[in-house]
Amino acid sequence: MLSKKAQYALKALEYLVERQGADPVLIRDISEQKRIPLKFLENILLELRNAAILTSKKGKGGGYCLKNPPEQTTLAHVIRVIDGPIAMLPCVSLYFYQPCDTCDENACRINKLFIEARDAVLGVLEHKTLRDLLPETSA
Amino acid sequence: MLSKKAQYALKALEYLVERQGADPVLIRDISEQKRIPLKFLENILLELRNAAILTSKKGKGGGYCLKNPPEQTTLAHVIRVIDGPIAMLPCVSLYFYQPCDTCDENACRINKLFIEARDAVLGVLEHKTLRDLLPETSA
DNA sequence: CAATAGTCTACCAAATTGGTCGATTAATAA
DNA sequence: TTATTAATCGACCAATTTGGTAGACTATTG
Repeated sequence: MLSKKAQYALKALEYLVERQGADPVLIRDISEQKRIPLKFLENILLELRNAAILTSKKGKGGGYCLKNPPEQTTLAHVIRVIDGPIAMLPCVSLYFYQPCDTCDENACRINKLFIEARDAVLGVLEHKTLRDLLPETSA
Repeated sequence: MLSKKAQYALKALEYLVERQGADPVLIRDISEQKRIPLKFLENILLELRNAAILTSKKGKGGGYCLKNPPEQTTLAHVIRVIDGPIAMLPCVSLYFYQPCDTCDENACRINKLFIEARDAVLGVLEHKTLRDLLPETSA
């Protein structure tokens, strides 16, 4: 399961993508509309900003915006930034790979099966973007 | 990611399926061959037994065996028994469903996307079984 | 300079993870 | 029937992660 943090991140991004192009959005706004604890949301938005998914502006008229056009940010990327690996085993992760200490990966059946599972889920998450969080009409 | 527990469970099952039909297998055997901490493995095997994936026998000549033919136990089932939900969000889980408190699931784009992701991964894990843990020849 | 709004550092409680320990019970064999 | 074998059960534990909170600080605008 995704952590609460990642779930909040997705909701916050959903809110931001709907307001894309408009004025910067206040943390407090997102917090209230999406029912996300304010201070926790601060941390989350900061992480998304450090990952270059969002930009921010301080002071009056400040707030958060998407950094790039929504179709350029994949859900896979967002999840990796907040929660880390998407794969179910370290030895099949593309971005967080760690070798298996007990088995030969070339021969390991478990390895092969979970590569299949990984590719199946990435087939979705690498191709869905923030744009897919918008309602139908906005295509 | 799967927990260590689930990873160990898969390795233990791999060992057991290879010895399917033979005498019951000792916990100690599995522990040594698959490098799984003995007492931790005890817990894991017990859970698999309580889930009717394994059977056990006490005393001399005792040990653990698969309860059913290997093709009857899916990887999805094993994972759910040990780790719980496979879905990435509570509101898209089939066996551990919990409603979303902030959004209308019929309209929620996030919900729809993660149903797609869930179905993609289940497309693999519901159809792969313990038999698929055997080397090629044993089909 | 005051008000606004994000940034940063630090901290915290509770739950989960990844185990361990020791006693008990069941089955078998001598 | 007693010793041995091997799974079972309940309790416990340290370390890490999760899901936050508090408060001081910095940058921007008017």
